[in-house]
Amino acid sequence: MSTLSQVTDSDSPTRPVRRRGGAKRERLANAAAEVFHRQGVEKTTLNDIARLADVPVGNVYYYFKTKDQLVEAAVGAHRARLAALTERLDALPEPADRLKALITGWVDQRETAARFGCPFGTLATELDKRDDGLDQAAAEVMRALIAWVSGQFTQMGRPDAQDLAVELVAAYQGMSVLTNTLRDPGIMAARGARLIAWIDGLA
Amino acid sequence: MSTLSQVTDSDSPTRPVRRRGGAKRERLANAAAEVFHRQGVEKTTLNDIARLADVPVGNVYYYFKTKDQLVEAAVGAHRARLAALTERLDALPEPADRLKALITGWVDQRETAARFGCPFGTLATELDKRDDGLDQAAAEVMRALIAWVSGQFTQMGRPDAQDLAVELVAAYQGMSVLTNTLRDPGIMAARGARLIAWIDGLA
Amino acid sequence: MSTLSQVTDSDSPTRPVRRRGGAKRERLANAAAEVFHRQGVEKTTLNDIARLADVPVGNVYYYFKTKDQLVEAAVGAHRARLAALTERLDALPEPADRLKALITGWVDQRETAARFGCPFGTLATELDKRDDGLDQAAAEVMRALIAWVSGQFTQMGRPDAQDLAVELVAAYQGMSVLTNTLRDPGIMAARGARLIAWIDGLA
Amino acid sequence: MSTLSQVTDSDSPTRPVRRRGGAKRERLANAAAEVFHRQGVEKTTLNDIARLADVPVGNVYYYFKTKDQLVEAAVGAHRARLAALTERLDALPEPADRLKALITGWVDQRETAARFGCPFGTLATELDKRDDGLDQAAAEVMRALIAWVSGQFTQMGRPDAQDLAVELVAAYQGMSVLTNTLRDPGIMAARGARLIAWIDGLA
DNA sequence: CATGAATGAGTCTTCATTCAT
DNA sequence: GATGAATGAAGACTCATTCAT
Repeated sequence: MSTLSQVTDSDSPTRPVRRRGGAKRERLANAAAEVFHRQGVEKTTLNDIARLADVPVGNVYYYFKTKDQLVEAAVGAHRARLAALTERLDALPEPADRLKALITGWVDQRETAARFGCPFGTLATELDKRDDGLDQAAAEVMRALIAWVSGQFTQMGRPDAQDLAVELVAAYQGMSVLTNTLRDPGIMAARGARLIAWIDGLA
Repeated sequence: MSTLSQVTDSDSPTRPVRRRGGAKRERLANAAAEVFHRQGVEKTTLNDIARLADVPVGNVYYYFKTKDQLVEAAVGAHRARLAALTERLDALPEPADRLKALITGWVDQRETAARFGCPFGTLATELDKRDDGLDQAAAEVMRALIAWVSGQFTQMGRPDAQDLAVELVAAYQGMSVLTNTLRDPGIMAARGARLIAWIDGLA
Repeated sequence: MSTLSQVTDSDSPTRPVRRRGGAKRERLANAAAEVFHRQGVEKTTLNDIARLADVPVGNVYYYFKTKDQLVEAAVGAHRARLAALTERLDALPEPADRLKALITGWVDQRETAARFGCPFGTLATELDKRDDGLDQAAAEVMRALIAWVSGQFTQMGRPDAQDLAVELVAAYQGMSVLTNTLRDPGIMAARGARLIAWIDGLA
Repeated sequence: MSTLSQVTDSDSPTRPVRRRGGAKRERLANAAAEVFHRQGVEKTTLNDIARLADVPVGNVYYYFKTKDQLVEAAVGAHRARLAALTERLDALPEPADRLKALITGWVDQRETAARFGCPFGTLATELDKRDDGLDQAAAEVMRALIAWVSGQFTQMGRPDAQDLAVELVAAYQGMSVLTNTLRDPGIMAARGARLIAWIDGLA
């Protein structure tokens, strides 16, 4: 997920006043999500994030009291991206097409996945080693994805929608792990094709 | 993988002199693998490992010059466990049974997977964020697993053995991620059952 | 060299805002140079330097990322002192007098030399055991000194100015080593007198 | 000094019993002197010395209770080399020739001096930063050299023999420092030639 | 005497976090 | 609100020294 992240940097220059704070906060959250994806949470320093967001380090603390809050914000960024993505997909008339577009989006990101894995899955995996609430936040996002997928299957008339949704998402996470570990985007391409065929078979 | 790790600590008490060095080294490698699984590599202190292995910190460096070497050793421990596991499974007469036993082993570890994910998959995921050779070491182990699975499918007469193997392993990694993130061992149980049925369908 | 180091700590109290950063950085560099002189680079702890500069250890790294950078800065401090010294000497009308003043300055520091050797020579000697670039930095300063001395001889009309310069500097380094090893400032006094007579003979 | 170190490894195989300890002890002392020359005392590990002397680390402590004792032994090795050297030079009939041979020996080692400085001078310089007795031991060796040189000048009928001796040794130390710092063996060649001419002028 | 292994104190270095302007 | 600088608590790593065989 978090693919199709053509999240246009929506700072429309026309928007007049609105405290810049919001923009900076968001910039930091997005920077965090990105660096976490590339380096992992633990390896990432506040400086890394600040630099990417082009915000002086000392200033970060005006927006986030702790590093954990930045992690939370990064998870939030993923949630937002997922919401934006599903909203876009919902525009398609057929639920099967929506799922296939979802998968296609993932496959399109296979080069990134080969290098750094699924942007959200690897984050969730890292957070799962902890027992603060952060893992719960990640779980929520994962559940949201499954729920949306499940909704599509329901619309397709499948009574076992929830099961199928878990299967689909698990398949994506699994191919991401292998693609990443073996550094082979071909795996994601091949597995993605199978998944699409599988959807077609169900429709 | 790395499940079914009933690797009996084979220090037969009869073995008389034999320098203890090897044993300690192995103890450290296993301790490292275990703590890495629970806490992740980055969060893990040399002290954590030393404590679990019951070795004074300073002494760790007699066996491993750097933390990275401990990571390498942990990967090696996973490789060794996998080898031990497949060797045991090879004792079964039918390749399909071997695969089903493999899956069953995974499912048996579902509680652990729910808490900490796949012991090897999460390690590989974390190492993939780096670009030293460590990620390659992890890739090797993953390939070894796929190769063994593929071998079983070949013996079952499947010409698409390699594809099926990737599918099986990806499925395992995927269900591990979801089981872990959602903290729900039920997912692994359900998905495992499906996988077994799938094997049966192929045979 | 590095004698006549009456480098007045030029923090004119009138200077109003100006970021203190530069001052602290310089304080650290000077502290490093001094402690290196007394204890040698290897025996010197970052704590030693920090304590002398009255800076908390952790803060040292805000200015210098590694201990090596502090060594570099110390060499830089020597370069600066040398520059300040020669600039002062250049005020004298006669080149021969400049050289004699240089020597006199060295002799004035003979007690220190007896205890710790030449502040810069011993540093260069220690750095020469390494093969990172630090030894080159030291070489530069040594060359600068020789060049300045050579310039004086040239002004005195000596065609063999460079040779004489090497002779003079080597003589200083040699007497420093003996003065230091034998813990006898008298050596430097006696040898210095000879050098001055030698200069007079050349003029 | 310490040049002309053709100290034949005098383990005449005919020497019958004599505990081997002596040989090992000497090997360690020589190894220490050599590594100290290359790396400096502080940078040198007991392991470095043990490895070069081909003695297991643990065994070093049978011969030397502390690292400092090894330093002492290294100084002793220098003293012994100096004694061997002067004994050999004493075979020459003319004192002036002895001094010239001494200088020639130094010049012959100029490549080493360019890389690591005078084997003994740099050691003395490093030890001078300490205030345990080690610096005194080094001073003794330096004094022995000066005394021998002074003796030659006395035999040449010079009443200022001691002064000349200090001048000669200081000149050697000085050219060593410059040769080393500037990494230029040519300096030692040129300065050595001058020294020899100086001796000739005195004779 | 020999030797691999053990020990623990100490050093450099990193960083999240806070503070003073 | 913004920002460079400050701080201190770790953590990785080294090594002289000691011990058990």
